[in-house]
Amino acid sequence: MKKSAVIAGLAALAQDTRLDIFRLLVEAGPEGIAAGEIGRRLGLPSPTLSFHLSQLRFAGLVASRRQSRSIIYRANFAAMAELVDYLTHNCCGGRAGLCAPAGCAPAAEAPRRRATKSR
Amino acid sequence: MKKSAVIAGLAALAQDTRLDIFRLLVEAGPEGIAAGEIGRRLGLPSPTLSFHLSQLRFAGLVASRRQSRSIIYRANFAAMAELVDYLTHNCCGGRAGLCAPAGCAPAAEAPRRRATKSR
DNA sequence: TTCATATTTCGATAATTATAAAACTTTTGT
DNA sequence: ACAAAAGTTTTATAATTATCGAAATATGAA
Repeated sequence: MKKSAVIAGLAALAQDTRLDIFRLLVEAGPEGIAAGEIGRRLGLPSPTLSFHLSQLRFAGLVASRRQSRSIIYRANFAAMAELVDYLTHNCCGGRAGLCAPAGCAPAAEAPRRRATKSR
Repeated sequence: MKKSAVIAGLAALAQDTRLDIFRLLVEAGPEGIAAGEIGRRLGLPSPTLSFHLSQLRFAGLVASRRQSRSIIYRANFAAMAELVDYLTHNCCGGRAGLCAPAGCAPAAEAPRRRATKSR
């Protein structure tokens, strides 16, 4: 994965509204949801929504298709996987154990606790 | 992990120079490196470097300690792990397999709690 | 104390990003 | 053809972010 793509992906998700949009799309699954429905659920004016959707699409994190009058957006799970993969491999010092998601056995264990118990 | 912390972390890494800095620190390991050495290796003017380091620290992705005249920065691997964990669980639709890094067996699905179903 | 080194803070400027009203495009129903 | 519905584009504005020279701060050495 190219570094510029990583940065585009991170930047796309590093924003309140867009993270909400993306999580909604993730929850919606591969089917996706219409732009209007997203706007309705998150209470966004259409130009604002459109702006954020185009940012997410530019980053390659979502795809869209027209269906009648609506435009259906869906999360690009593969792209998201690549992003997580990049972070895991490039930002965790090869210490897979430290950054591996729970439920994933990277030989050496990292007992997942709710972090920051320390005062 | 709080959503605001996630956004801060993503935003911190979503920038060329900062991603370079962070990767350098990851490579350097828990020992860390002095600010000056980072600037030297990446060819950055000190105020620019200082600005980015403070962004990374604000996001909780790096920590620093003074050692004589130098200030040593190190990556916060635990914070990075939390970030990756959040992305894996909240942005991959629970499809651990889809986002799990290669070489990592998704076999045992972790009992996901705190999934925040709504919104 | 004075000097040199390592870094941060201040300040000014340029660049980018987020927001949303108004206008436009596409599609469908009548 | 006309109107309504669903989205996008245009445009303007406000807010945030990135960059660095100059000045300030802390530490160790002479």
